[in-house]
Amino acid sequence: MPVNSFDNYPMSWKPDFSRHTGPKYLSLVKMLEEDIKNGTLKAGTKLPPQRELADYLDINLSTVSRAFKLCEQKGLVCSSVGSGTFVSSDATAQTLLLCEERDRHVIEMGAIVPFTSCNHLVRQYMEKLLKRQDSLNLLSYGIPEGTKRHRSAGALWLQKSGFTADSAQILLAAGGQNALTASLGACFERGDKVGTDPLTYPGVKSAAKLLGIHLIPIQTRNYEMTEEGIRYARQNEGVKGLYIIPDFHNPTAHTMSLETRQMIAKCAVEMDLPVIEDGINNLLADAPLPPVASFAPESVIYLSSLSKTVSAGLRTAFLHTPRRYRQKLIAALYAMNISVSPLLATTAAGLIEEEIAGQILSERRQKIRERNLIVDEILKDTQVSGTAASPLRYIHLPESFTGKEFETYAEKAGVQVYGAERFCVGNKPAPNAVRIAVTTPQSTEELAEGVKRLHKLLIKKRS
Amino acid sequence: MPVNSFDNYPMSWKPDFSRHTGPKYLSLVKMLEEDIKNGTLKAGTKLPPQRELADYLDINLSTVSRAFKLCEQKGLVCSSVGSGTFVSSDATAQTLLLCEERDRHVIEMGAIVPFTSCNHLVRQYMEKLLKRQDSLNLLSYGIPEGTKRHRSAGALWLQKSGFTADSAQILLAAGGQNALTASLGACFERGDKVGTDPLTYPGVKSAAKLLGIHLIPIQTRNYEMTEEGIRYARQNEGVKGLYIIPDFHNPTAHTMSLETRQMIAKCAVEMDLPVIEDGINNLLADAPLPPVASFAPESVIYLSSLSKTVSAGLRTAFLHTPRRYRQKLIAALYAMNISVSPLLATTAAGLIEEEIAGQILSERRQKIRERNLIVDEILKDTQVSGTAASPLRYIHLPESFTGKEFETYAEKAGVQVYGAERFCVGNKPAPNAVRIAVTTPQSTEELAEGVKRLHKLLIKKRS
DNA sequence: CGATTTGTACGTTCACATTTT
DNA sequence: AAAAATGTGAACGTACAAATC
Repeated sequence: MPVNSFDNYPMSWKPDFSRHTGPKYLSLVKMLEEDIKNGTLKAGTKLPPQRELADYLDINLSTVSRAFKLCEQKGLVCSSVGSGTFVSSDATAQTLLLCEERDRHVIEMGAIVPFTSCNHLVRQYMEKLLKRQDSLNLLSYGIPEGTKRHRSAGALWLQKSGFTADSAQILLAAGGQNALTASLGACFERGDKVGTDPLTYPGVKSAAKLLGIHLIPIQTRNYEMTEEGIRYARQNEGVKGLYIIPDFHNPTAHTMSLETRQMIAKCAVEMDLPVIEDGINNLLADAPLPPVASFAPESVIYLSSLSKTVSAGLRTAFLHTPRRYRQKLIAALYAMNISVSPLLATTAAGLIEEEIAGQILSERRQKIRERNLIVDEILKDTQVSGTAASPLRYIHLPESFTGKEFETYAEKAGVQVYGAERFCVGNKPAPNAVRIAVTTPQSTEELAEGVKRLHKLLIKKRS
Repeated sequence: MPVNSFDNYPMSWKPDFSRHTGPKYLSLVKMLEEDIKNGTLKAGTKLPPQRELADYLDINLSTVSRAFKLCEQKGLVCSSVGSGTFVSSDATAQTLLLCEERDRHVIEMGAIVPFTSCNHLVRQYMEKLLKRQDSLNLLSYGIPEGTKRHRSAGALWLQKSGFTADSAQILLAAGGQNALTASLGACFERGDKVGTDPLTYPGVKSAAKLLGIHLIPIQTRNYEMTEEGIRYARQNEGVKGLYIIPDFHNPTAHTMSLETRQMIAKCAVEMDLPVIEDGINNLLADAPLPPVASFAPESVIYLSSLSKTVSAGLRTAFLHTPRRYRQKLIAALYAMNISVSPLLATTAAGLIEEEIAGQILSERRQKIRERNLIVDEILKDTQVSGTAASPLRYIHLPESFTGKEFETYAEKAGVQVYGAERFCVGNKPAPNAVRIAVTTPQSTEELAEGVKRLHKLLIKKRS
């Protein structure tokens, strides 16, 4: 028994340890888990220091430590030396994003759904392809290595970004998410830490969760990772690699400067940090900046999905991989897929070779630009990040609004947006902001209507 | 320093501990890893008992224990109480299977490649589909939940197996492997143990490796898991679930009896063991036995890929999921894919609705049957498992031949087959056997030629 | 800057369960 | 059936490192 009575001690969590059987540390984990899930412990709550808890429960410090460690692995808490252990903000939040049923009355500006407008060109090409004699092979198995033709098309595609790639280093995946998950699986082990922006694409959160990889926010300045931040994370937090979205970053819509791209490439090489670069939006820029991968092709896995740029239905992504990760990447892609669809991959390749993909791309760019004009006009008195070429925009909210709150108000007004909380990594509170998808509404009218409703909410609150 | 000199002590492994810095247990892991990879320690070698090693290195028992534990997690070694710790057979073996480049001079009977013969029907249907006005949507995003139509088609498809399924419990995946990996990810956590047959589909090994799940062989009798085996594994080895292939099991070609199906269903329910049932070959049987899932639909995830039965290029699999795993499964599928191709899924649905899939299926069954007649004729004096409906056969080798050896000899004779070692789970030595794929050779002539060459090898050895 | 708070890491002890002999 | 061999797991104590005050 503890010498002192702790009944009056100010402790944020007082688990009842008496009735539990079995290993102490597991009981502790279980209680913590329950109390977080049933709401007794809210996100952000500071737990008692390990020593105090150990003292209170009359067990050894290391036993508490072990329990907390396990909880951290489960993503329930997050601790840092000096300041203590806190209940994770992610703990209760769902990682899913896109899978909500569409409500007809709501203008969808949350999920990013690419245009379908140019799909007739894709269809047309596919029909042509199917008519060919040898098309029956397109309905057989395919492999992540792709055929020579697929790989060359991939290289041609990356060339558009100013990245002269070796086609022998290209692989195919069944879409960007597939490529991302495989890349994480290939570069990292369970329990490894990977640095990301403090806000990032939720898909990487899902993938990391599935694979048991922890995401750590890297310090940023003006929405770009800093060299000190990367060095610090590497040395002090044991971060093993990075995930970055240099172009029209999700959700902040920021495009990374050339200097930072080179800095990250340099860091990757020097510190031997594998970097996964999500080039999903690269080609949406009018003059795409060169990928980080182009400065460090043997340290960076470059992902280029065609969903946003050509057609979501093609389910094809190209990966450019450092040679040392090639085998592992192939293994990971196999483990998730065995086969990519040769029909879709070949269609993608054909569209690229015949420059139809380029046409579609420019039409899409044009459309995005038109839509952003509308957004900028309506929100001209509001702080909105992202240029006219961006497929998504990031609205900074007044102090008094959290992203989540605004999301709720917007929903009541019939507009779906996503609050910054959905993109948050680690434990820091999310900024007051929401992301809007410019490409998702069915028409420019719908877009305008949606943005107007958002504007009204913003004005109302301000006054 | 140890009191005695161990220089003459019979120890199978004498790591040089002197020059290493840092944590002792990590040094040990590193040395073990190196010695296994560079061949100093061969697969199956018994390592010294933890106590002796500890004594020899003059460190604590638990330190060795911890190091060994870590190595086990990495799949390097495998230990069992009483008998000791052994170098894993998997340790150096590659988990990959299908990704080897095809050699033109070799008759491929290793990898299982489904027929392409009926693909014209698939193509025809797809062309029809693309001509429709609303086909542009087929090139947009799709979701794992599928549309109502996709799900109903899935239910109709499962009905063919005698499994009356609720379409609300059906999900879609981008192929069988995709479905399998997602299922493992949804049901289990990193470090969990899952029971399989002692020989099993290598794809499940890749997936498990990616997710950090350990596969444990379950005791079998006549190629079927026994109830005692399952109970034992559950209670004494902490096995959390099962993976089974009841129909034309890979690689043994065995089809599970009705009694065992019911037994497994009963076990699943009673012991609360999630079961992943791979129904990939179910419909290839002339009179398919009911899936285990039909006896325990709330405990079994049933996977039905169309690759083997309709067309590999469709990249579509249906999953029937217990309600309690539905959300997790959706999350896992999202994390790997975000989207299934609506074009391919809708084609699959259409083929099922219009019974074209059924036609293709019977034609494929017929073809397999014809091919097996050839195999049986040539190998009539050999012990070969599998019936005439089986897409793969399992050849029992003479005592003196290991599967691996035979594989090498066969390759020299210009035939690729897969030795039982490739399918092995855990540490027990693989039986002397090889698997041959009946469907893979381009023609019946090529098949006959391949089997004849194998026969010659078998005869030669016997005499 | 130095002291304090706080979490982290490693090695150790001991009790135990299972398998083999 | 008993004894020995062998791996497993929990809890502990100590030293340390980072963050905060």
